[in-house]
Amino acid sequence: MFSALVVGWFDQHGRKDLPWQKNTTPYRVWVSEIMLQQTQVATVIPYYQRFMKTFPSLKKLAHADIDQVLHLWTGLGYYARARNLHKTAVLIDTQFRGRFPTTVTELIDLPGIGQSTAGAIVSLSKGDWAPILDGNVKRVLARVHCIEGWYGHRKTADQLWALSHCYTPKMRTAAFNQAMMDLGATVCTRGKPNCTQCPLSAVCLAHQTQQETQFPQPKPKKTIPIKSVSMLVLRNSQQELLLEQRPPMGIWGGLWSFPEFKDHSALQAYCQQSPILKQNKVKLLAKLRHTFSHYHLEIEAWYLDTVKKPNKIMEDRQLTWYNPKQPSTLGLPSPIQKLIKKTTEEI
DNA sequence: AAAGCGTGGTG
DNA sequence: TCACCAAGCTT
Repeated sequence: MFSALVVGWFDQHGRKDLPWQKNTTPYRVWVSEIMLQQTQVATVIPYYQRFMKTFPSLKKLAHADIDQVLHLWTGLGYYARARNLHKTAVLIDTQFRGRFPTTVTELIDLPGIGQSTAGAIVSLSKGDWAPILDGNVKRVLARVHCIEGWYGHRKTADQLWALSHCYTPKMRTAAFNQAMMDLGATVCTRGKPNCTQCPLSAVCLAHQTQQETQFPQPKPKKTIPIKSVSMLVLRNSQQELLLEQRPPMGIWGGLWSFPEFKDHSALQAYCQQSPILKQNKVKLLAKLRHTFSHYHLEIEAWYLDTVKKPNKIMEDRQLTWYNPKQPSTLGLPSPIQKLIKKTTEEI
């Protein structure tokens, strides 16, 4: 009954023309599911198109340079997704002889693939039975059954998984899963759910009691801290900018950024002790605030012209000259990309 | 369990 | 301007 309502709605109103809904190979579905983690469809589409054009097959991705993968991920965020995608491609290419695993059990052992992503890959690409539980499905199910609590809590998540497990039909699993996500994204939205268009309104407990927006219960809110950093924008006579590769772990892992100091005086001290930098004074290029999910970052960017490349700034960090006119294929954090643009326009 | 991990859109 | 949050996974 439940699934018939959902699948019936899908046949009439579901989305069937998204880029990853054509030629639904496990590889293509996998890439789309990773990009779609915590990221909306409209944001993903251009990234997905570029990615598939560059890496049309798992083999191509496995043989690619990680810098090129991160380059195509620039601006999309959660860069561990890109690193895991590449790592997994290499793993499948070498350990699985290029055969993409097609069971949930095998898939969840791979880096970056959890229960829901594994279920999506299996159902959407093979049509096999597997439940999913992404943000959309959580919202729909939490409303239909008035599930209390935030789904970051184990108990709440377990209840929702149990519901997804029960409702997911053996037949037309792919249509059902896709429909549940579409429903959450287009009808059962967070702020103003469009219950008149919903195939589940007759069986939805939240709707019957007019408590649609009471569910799901929001994440307990916390005030996030403010951190600050000073960045050194060094430019050589060919208008190239000095970038430093960030360590693999932590924020912006593996991406290229300007050399960082804890504040302006630490940056100043570095320049003073450097024979090739000490004659000139740094000038303020920009102050900007960048917000992550877990903290605000106040960035001061100071620029300086130099004739020579400093041999090192931080221990074990690669340095490279970046030419904005002929950009290299490497990953850049979003605010760094903005700062680079600013240098080409203003200095 | 709770925190780390991005970014752009929205009201 | 700012809080909130969207197709989660890892530690």
